Amino acid sequence: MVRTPLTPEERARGERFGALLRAARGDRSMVEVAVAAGISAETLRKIETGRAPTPAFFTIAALAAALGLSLDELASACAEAEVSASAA
Amino acid sequence: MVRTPLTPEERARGERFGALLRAARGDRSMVEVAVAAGISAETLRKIETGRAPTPAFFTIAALAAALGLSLDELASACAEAEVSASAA
DNA sequence: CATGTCCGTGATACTAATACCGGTATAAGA
DNA sequence: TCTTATACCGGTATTAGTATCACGGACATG
Repeated sequence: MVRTPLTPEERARGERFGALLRAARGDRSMVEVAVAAGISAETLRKIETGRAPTPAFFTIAALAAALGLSLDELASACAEAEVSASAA
Repeated sequence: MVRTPLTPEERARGERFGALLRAARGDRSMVEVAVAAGISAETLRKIETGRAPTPAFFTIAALAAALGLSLDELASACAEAEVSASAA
């Protein structure tokens, strides 16, 4: 095993992560946010739908900047959910 | 061209990013930090040396947590360097 | 009603991230 | 000197992120 396949937990985290981003996007369109972040709309869609559960750091950084989000808060939110999931 | 190859700017940013992480690591060993972050030492080394210029978000998040860094500060530092590079 | 546009989606192509292995260099210690 | 530990480096294998293409649905417009 040379590259650890994504665990179900990681995928679940990715879904929560995408849900957070989608919620933060609000009523803005995907393309608008994608353009603002400098990524393709398809990539944004994959991230939001959780099909890209572990996106690149700078992709998220650009996205967070476009959405006015804090990276620390994003990570914290996912970490908390992770802990909750582990605790549950 | 379906996936944009990393631009020299992105690679340079990756090197700066790695340098930041290395500086934050201080005198601690790679393996210690890697274990604390839950990643392999090789991956940490690649990130620090800039050979993995666009690491995954959660990889960086775990690393930042292990190093006691702020993701926003990290992103800001790289963004500033980016702007400076663009302005220069 | 037909058509064009926009948004979201699925499939596909290709590069990059991650992990493991072996080898090398350097410094510390026995 | 020899061993050990740390870090660096190259190669390899596999999975995953990202971008383009093509399609379907919704909506406005002619």
